[in-house]
Amino acid sequence: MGRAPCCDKNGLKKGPWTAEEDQILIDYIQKHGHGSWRTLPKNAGLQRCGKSCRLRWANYLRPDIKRGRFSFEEEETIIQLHSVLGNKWSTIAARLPGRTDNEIKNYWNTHIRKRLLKMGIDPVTHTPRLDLLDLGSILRSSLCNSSNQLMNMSGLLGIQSLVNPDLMRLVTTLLSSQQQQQQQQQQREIKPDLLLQTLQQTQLLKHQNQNQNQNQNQNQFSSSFQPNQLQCPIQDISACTTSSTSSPPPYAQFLNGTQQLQCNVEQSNPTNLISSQNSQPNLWQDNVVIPSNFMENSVHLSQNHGCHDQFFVNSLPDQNSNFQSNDYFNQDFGFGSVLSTPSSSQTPLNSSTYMNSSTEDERDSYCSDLLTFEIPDMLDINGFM
DNA sequence: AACCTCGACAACCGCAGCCGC
DNA sequence: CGCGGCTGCGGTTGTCGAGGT
Repeated sequence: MGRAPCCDKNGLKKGPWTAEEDQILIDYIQKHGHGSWRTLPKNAGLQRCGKSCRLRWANYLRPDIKRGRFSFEEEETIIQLHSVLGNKWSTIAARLPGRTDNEIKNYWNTHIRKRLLKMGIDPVTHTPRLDLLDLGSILRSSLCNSSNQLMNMSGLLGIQSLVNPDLMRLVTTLLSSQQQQQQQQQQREIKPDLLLQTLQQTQLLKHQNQNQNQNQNQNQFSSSFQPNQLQCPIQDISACTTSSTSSPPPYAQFLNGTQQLQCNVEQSNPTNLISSQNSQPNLWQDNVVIPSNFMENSVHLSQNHGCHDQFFVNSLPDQNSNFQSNDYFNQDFGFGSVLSTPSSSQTPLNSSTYMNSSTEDERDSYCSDLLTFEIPDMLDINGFM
């Protein structure tokens, strides 16, 4: 494993460690302690630099290192801590006995990060990557006929900061037009090809938008949908409050009938959920105040009709919480406070459920519930992965 | 069977912070 | 206070091996 031995530098060996070297290092440290890493290799008779010795000891030879597969609990903890700490691998490792920062980092990059990306979650910010959504697909497949519903959605999910305002304007414009079209159809009892019309309208509206931009004239659409108006008013969200067993809220249509959005956030300001595009992992958290009762007043996008189309809004973990707990979901932070879905709530969100899972599929499956944000199949984001 | 692709992971590299002089 | 050495951290690289074609 690792790199092949490369040329010596100052007579010092590099590359993978041999069993003999390992034994020398272990013996020396057991007898003398590591002391000064710089002088250790010389004293131990190793043709290695101190840095290499330290790394080998810290990441591989240390007796308290736990080898082997990460348990689901560990995986949970990593995700939780990363959502709070970002890439502070050493700090995360301090919370995971027997695991090294390097090991956690590698595991994150090779497993968790990819899984998050697959689910449409930005592994840096832990927020949905709605900037990657193919809004055209949404339009074409959506039965939504209300632009306000999209506004509710965007405000609720805080995507206005992620979506190009012009594109959002175009979307809402189109949805409004589509609504009018449908009303006209109902009146006339005509059933034209909506898809074709939608596509044609898209092109038409694009031209309109371009012309409007060129002329710097605001028509009814652009003036109606200024970016700063994309945020969802609290009352709008409260209007869509439903129980987990009630009928889908109006904007569920936006999800093509396969998804329901359940929200119960009267007491939580949805604008707080807006994530920053800033790549700093904790910035949005620093700027966001999640009510302590967010657990109860959480935003749900439920799984429905057998689809795995779930949205998730993560609340801010309580940094004072004991991350070593075996029962994250009873705690008031992180994914434990994340909004569950009706389907997931029917299945106990107990970390032990999959504790013995040994396959990636099972982990993926459980993470789908845990992370609760998957990009619908209709949203083609594979090209971004 | 040969080749290719990709996941996994050990190890390296560069930088920043700490600390002693 | 400035400088230099040491340590630790995070990002990245390079190789191996398994699976697919």
